[in-house]
Amino acid sequence: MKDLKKYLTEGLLQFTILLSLVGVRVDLESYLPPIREIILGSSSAYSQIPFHSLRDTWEGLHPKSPDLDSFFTARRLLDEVRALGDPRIPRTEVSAWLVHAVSGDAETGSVSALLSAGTNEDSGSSADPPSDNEGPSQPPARSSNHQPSHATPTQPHIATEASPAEYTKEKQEEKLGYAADSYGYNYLQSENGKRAQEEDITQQNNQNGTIGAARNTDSSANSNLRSEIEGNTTEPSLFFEEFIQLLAQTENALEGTSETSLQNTQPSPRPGNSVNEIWQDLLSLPDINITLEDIQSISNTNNPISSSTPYSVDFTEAISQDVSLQEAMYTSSQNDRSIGDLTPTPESLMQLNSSAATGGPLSVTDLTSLFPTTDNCSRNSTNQDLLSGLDENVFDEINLMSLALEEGFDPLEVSQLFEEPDSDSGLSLNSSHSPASASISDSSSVTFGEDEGAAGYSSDSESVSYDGLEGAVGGSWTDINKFCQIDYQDDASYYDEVTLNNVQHNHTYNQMPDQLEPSPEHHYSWTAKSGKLKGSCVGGMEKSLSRDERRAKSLKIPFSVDEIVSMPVEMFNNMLSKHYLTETQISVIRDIRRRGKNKVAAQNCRKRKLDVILNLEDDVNQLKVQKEKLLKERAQCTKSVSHLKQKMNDLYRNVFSRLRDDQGRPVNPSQYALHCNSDGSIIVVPRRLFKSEQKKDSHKEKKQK
DNA sequence: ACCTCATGTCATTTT
DNA sequence: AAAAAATGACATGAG
Repeated sequence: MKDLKKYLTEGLLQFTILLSLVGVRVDLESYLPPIREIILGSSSAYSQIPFHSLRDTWEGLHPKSPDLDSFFTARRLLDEVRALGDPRIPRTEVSAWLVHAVSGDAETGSVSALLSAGTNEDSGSSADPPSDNEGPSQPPARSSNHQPSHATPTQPHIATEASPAEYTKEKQEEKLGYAADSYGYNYLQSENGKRAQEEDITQQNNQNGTIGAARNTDSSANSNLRSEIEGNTTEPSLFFEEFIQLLAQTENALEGTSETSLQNTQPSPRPGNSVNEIWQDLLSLPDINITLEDIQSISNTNNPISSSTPYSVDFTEAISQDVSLQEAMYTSSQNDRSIGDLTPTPESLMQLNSSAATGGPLSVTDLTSLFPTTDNCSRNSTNQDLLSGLDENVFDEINLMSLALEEGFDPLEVSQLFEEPDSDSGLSLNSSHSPASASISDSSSVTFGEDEGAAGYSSDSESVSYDGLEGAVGGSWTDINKFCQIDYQDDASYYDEVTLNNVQHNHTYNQMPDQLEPSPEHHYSWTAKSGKLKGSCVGGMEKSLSRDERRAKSLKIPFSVDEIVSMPVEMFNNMLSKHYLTETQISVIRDIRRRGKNKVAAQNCRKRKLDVILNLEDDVNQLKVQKEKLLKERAQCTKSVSHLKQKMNDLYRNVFSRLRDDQGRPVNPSQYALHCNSDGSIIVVPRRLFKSEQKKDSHKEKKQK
C-alpha cells in the first residue's frame, strides 16, 4: 500500500511534469501531500536539505521513521478524533466519595451521605471535585501504559470504558508513541496530544486512587441506615470494625503505593539583453580580450588542435571533448525561456570582469551567480531551467576557459604529480611535498592556513602538499588572488546556502533556508567586501576554503564541492562516467562527496541527538511535576481518611450510646459490634460471633485461593 | 592550563 | 549485496 501510494504520487508528479511541458497546467495540490512530505519522502532530496532547516516547521518526524505513511494516516485520524471534541473525564469515585464525606456539615448528614454513597456517587463524582485536586494538569511524556479500567458500577460509563473516540485516540497515541520511542523522538507531542495524555494520566491516577475505595462503596451500595436493629445474623458481610480497618488499609495503601510509584517514578532579474549579448559584452571588455589573447597563446603552445584556428572556433572544438557539468546534468533540451530577461548587474559584471582579468577560471557556478534566485525550494530547478536554457556552447566555452585559464592544465600530468596511493588522500599526501615547491608552499601555506576543525588527519601537511602543487603548476600570488576570486565567486553563487551551511562553518543551525537566502543586500555585501578581501585574502578568503575545496581546485576538478556533494546519485555517477577524469580526480571527487554527505549526516545526527536529550529533559520535568502532584494528592487523601476515621469512631460511639438491649440496658461496645448486611441493613452482632465469622471468612478465602 | 562546545572526519553499523 | 544514511568515537580549534 505504501509502495502503491508512492508509485501513484510519483507517477502523478511525472505526469504533471509532462503535461506542464506540453503547456497544460495541472493543479496537484489537492492530490498530493504537502511538498515537505514529498521532499522528505525522497532520501536524496532530504540529504540535500539540512535537517535543522526543517526544525521549526516540521516538528521532527525522523526521516528514519519506519513508516511515514502511517504517520500521516495517524495524524489525519488524530485530527479527526480531536475534531470530535474532548470527552469529559469525570473525577474518580474516591474523590467524590471523600468529598461527600468531608463536605457534610452536620455529623449525621455526613454519615448519611457516607452510608448512602452508592446512591449519590454519580452526581458527586463529576460535580464536586476536591478543592485541592485541580484536575488533569501535568502529563508525563509517555503514557502508553493504559491500565484496565477499574470500573465501578456507579462510575459513569464514559469513565469506565473508553469511548470509540477515546479508544481511537489512545491507539493513535500508542502508535505515535511507538514511532517516537523507536528513535528516541517525541516530536508528536502536539498540544492536543499532550491533552490526550493528560487525560490518560488523570484517568490512570484516578483509577489508582479508586482501587482502595471501590470495595467499600461496592459493598455499601444501596445501603441505608435503618433504625431497626436485629439481634442475630448469619449473613457474612461488613462490620464497622472491618470498615475502619479498611479505612486504615486504604490509608496505608495510599501511602505505600504513592511511595513506590513515585520512586519509580539575489538580485532580481532585469529585463534586457539575452545571455548571448551579455556574453558578447563580456568578451568585448578589454580585460577579457587580453585574457583571451593569453588563452590563445596558451592554446598555441599547449594545444596543437586549436593552435591554427581563431579562439572562438578553438573553444567550440576543444570543448567538444571537454567537461561540461551542465551537459552532464541537464542534457535534456529545453526551451530557452527566461534567458532573455537576464541582465548582469554591476556586481556580477564586476565578478566576471575581475575573474577574467586575473585569469581565474570562470566556472559555470560563477556564471550562475549572475542569475537571480527566488527561493530555496525552487532554487535548483530555477537554475536548472536557466542553465539548461543557455546554449550549451556557452558552458562549453566557459568550461574551456575554466580549464585553459589554468595555464596548461593537463589532467594526466596533475594525476602523476598527485599520485595518491590511498583514496583517502588526507592521510597520505605528506609524501608529495617536494622541496622544489617549498618556497612557494611556504607562502601559500600561509595563504591556505587551516581553518578546519578536524585537522587530525594531517590537514596541514596536506595543505602544504597541495599548495606545493600550486607552485608546481605555476602557482603564484597571482594564483592566490585568483583563488580569492574563485572563492568569492563561489560564495556568491547559487550554492550559497549549502556553502554557508556546510563549508563556511556558518553556525546557523536553526535558521531556516530562506533565512540563509542570499538577499540582494547580502550579495552586495559580498561584493562590497571583495575590495577589502582582496587585500587580505591571503589570510581571509583563502582561509574560508575548506580542505576539499582546496583539493578540488588543486586537482582542477571542474565541479564545485557543493555540486559534487549535492547532486543526485545518478547524476553523480553519470558525471563520473561521462567526463574525462583521472583516477585521482575521481577518487578525490568520491572522497569529497562522501565527506560532504557524511558532514550533513553528522549534523543531522547531532541535531537528533540534541532533540532526544531535550525531550528526555522534558520528560524528567514533567515527571517531577507529576510526582509533586501525586504527593499532594496522597497527603490530601491521607488527611481525608483520618478525618473519616475520626467521624466513624464518633458515629460508632454515638450509635452504641443509644442502643439498648432487651432489658433496656446500654449495649457494651466491647461486647457487640455493628454489622452492615449486603442488603443495607445494620445489625448488632456479639463480638465473639464477629470473630468466628472472620475466621470462617479467612478460611474460605484460603480455600478459594 | 583546562574545560566546554561545535565541527569535521573516519570506521562501523544500520537501513 | 550494494549503496546510502546513521552513529559512535576521535581530534581539533575557538571561546
